Amino acid sequence: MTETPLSIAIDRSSPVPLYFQVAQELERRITTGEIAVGTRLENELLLAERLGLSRPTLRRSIEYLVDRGLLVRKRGVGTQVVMPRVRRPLQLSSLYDDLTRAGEHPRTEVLRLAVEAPPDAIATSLEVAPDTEVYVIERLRYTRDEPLALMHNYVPVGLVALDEEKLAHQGLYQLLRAAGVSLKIASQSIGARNATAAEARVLDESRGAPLLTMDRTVYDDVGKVVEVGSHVYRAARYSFELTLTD
Amino acid sequence: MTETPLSIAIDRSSPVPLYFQVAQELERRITTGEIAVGTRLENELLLAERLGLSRPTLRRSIEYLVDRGLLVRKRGVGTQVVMPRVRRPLQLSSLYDDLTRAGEHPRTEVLRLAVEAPPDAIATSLEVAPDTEVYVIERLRYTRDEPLALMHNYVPVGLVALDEEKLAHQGLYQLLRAAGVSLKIASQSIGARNATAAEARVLDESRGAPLLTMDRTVYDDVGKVVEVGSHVYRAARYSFELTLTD
DNA sequence: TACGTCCATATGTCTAGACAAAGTATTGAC
DNA sequence: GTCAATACTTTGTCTAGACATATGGACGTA
Repeated sequence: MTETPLSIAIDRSSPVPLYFQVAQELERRITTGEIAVGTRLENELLLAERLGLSRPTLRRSIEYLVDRGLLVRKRGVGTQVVMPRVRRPLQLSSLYDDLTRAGEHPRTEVLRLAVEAPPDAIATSLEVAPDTEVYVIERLRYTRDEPLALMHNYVPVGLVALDEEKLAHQGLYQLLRAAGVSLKIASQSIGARNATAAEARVLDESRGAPLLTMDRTVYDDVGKVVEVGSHVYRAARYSFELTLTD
Repeated sequence: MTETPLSIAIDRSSPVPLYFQVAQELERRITTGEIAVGTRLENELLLAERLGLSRPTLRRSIEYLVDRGLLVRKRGVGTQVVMPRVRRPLQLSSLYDDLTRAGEHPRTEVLRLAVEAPPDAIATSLEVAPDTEVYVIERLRYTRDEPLALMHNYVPVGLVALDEEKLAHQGLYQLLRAAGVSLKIASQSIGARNATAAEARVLDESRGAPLLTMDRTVYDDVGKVVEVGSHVYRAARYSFELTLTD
């Protein structure tokens, strides 16, 4: 409930937009605890004047943080810092990215890499004609030398050139992004089932062990399908963490 | 790639903000197909003038739709309509809400409703002292007279008055919202495991059947925990659908 | 033909204000 | 003392512009 005078250094010669400079610095102070949860910000007029910005610009900074769930605004009341405990809404990341960020050192074994016509259901998801040839990728992901996931991916040819070497050392999404593909939006479905004998064998599980399944279709910024994935994870070693807002 | 002159009727006497009137109408035309995917919008200056709005206001409409994934903007190029196929990022909803919206007619059986000290792990999640008494709720959810999920919820007392009658006919989130609790953000974890004998019995599954597990902690707009849920779903009959962005 | 420069176009950022509306606190009447 | 009307604070919406910058095509030159 406290109210602190706020002072932020702004570099007007920087190419970074002013509103973003403010938002970033505010976010840093909130997440580091420098500005405590529950703190009420000064009013926008005052803040804008203190920072030497116009109100719309300052408002934009605040809006950014409100969208990210770090601040709440109430008309007639003010703007308040809320829990930084949970962060971004949920972003488009790959298992490889996630593990790397978590400090794990994922290892990938490419079981299969081919260019061929995918199963009909996949072709439908990819929105291509049934006999169109696409990259078909089958990989096994390890962490700490334990198998974690069996992954099947399907990517239209022409977007990116893939080979086993690359796939073993980088995430598929990294490769796609590096090739200039903008991964924009994805719809995915998370379910569960028991492992088949074949799955159990490669994942070092017993038959009937619980698996998490994840089917994902990824679209670029103009709505074209750029990847379809169908993966299974060892439930004993993996779970999906997500943050919802409203 | 086509470009259409756009005309939207704006009601300046309406309490609905102008930017929102425009955004809503645009969204309607895009989702109905009235404005085709791929269409390029006129430039902002022209649009603003045509609609009798200032550019910032018009921009705000467009921004709203960009955030929702219906439009893409490129500096120096223009604004284009993209696939409306996938929608909002993911919102805070309950199973009951989801089923009702899907036209199913969920039925709820309240197995237990008590006020008592929860297990330690739950007290930790709720951020209350270990011996604090809270609502402990155990419910069985049916659709089409088939059991679908076994749900355990924990709610601090004092937020809302609960009874079996209410819980049987409304979703927990509905009740919370109606009591003035603002559900703001949630973090959840989705996993899988095999059904125990007891779970199999109430869910009408065989022992060892795959179950989806979902543990959720919900916070209000000032970061206070307002609900903890720990649920299991029959994997054969349920999956989580989500949309990711970035 | 091939390539680089320049320019037109469109969005991105920013300013300085005005009025509206919601919520809170204060004041006044009964 | 209680309750309703009022004043004040704060965010919400909107205007009318200015300058910056990325993109893509046209034009001219080698």
